[in-house]
Amino acid sequence: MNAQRQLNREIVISTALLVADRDGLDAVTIRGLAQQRGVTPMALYRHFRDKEEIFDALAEHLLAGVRLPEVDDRPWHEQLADLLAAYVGALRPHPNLAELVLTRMFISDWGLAIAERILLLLEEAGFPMEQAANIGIQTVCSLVSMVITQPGHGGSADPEERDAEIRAKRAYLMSLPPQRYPHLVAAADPLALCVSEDAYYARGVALVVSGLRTVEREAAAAPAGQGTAAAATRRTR
Amino acid sequence: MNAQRQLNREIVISTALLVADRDGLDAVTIRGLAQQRGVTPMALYRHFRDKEEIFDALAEHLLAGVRLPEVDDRPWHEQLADLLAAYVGALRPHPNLAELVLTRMFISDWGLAIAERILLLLEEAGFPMEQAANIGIQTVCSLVSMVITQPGHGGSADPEERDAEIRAKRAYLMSLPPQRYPHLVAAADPLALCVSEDAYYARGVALVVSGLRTVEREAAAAPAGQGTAAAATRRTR
DNA sequence: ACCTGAACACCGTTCAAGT
DNA sequence: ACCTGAACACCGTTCAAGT
Repeated sequence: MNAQRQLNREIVISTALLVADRDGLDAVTIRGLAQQRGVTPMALYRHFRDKEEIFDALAEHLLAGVRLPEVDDRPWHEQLADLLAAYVGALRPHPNLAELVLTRMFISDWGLAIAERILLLLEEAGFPMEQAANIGIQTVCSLVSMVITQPGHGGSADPEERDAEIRAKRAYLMSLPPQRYPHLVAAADPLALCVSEDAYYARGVALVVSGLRTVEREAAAAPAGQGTAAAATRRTR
Repeated sequence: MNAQRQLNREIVISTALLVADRDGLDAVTIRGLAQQRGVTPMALYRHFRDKEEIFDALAEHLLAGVRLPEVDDRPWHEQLADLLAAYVGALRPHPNLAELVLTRMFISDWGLAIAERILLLLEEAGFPMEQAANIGIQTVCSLVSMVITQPGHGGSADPEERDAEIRAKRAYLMSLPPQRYPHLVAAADPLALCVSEDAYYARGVALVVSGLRTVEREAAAAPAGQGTAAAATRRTR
């Protein structure tokens, strides 16, 4: 039987994407993917070194969906807001996979290009390099984690089961003692289900951009070669 | 042989904490925990319904470490900054476990008390309920994800291996084509290793508080019973 | 080059049984 | 009440072999 050329990286990844979207990341197993392609588990090892490499490729696939806007003359914060919106837009359709990106921000040329652009814009915003690095990571992570924890996304894609989860969570919050947790009881609805996904993510981008515009810029580090003792210590640590 | 009373929830959790800190969350297995306590895997099922319940208890344990400051007369943003710093302070010692909190923010009385306080302060800040709910989630997630992705924390607690990971990541970033990724090359150092952990987290809190102080407040929703058509649609969706 | 088969060292969990 | 023993249905991965 001709059992060759049934598989390639793309096929495996699109299968994994389907499974993860439907049943969560834990449901992505090498044996399961193989079975779904009518192939032996070992066949996957011809295309991926191990499971980690499949996850890497999935993260890469997500990041590849980020439309990186062209650099233009608008103020840095408008360009950054567009970029962040595009970032969120790429992850939103795959909430079960978003966590992969959290620890793989610098994967592939495209991931690097996105990170490079963010640092460029933060430099334009007046942040010294080290602060820009820290704050840039947080900015992206903050949006990624919004996708991971999006209210009303329990993990299962089945609409019926999803609805049950939402109702259960809302009921739980509404059943709390109102004198002790008045705000949680009052906010049970938006905490359980994301009244508007668009608004949820728009608020996320607005919050972080607003913070970047107003947070204090730190003093730039001393230039290399003339560093203070403290800077030198930091550098060699 | 008297094999009773060797185990309880606390013992299991502290063992799991040790294992996760040392070898990561994947190393926390029921069989492994049992072996480390000199007990059969099945013994754990007398104290936890399943593995999920162990993870829940771990998240609970982390949140229990958050010192919730007393309400006082200072402006909301100062009180919130203190609370967020305390939150980060509780997670920082356990970066391998931080991700558990991301999806378990409302676990246990203490987690609820923290969430309640955040909503209280955001209300004081002038946010209408729905916006406060969305933005409050993001605020916490943003800090939790900073711990998860803290530069220079690869997963292994072994200092030698950790150092090797850091050097590898820095070398990778520095080896990139500088004309294409000038900022990434220049920022290789702070991207790879967190020059100062304290500064890293202080910047995180400062960024999000700064954003909360300056981001636009939305119009409050129409009171119940007199909602606009749009609001009614949203409510029943 | 690409896939198969058998095997190894693991998992979480159930069920029935011991004390 | 608390722990054990055996078993089931899974994992990822290695090694040798087929075509």
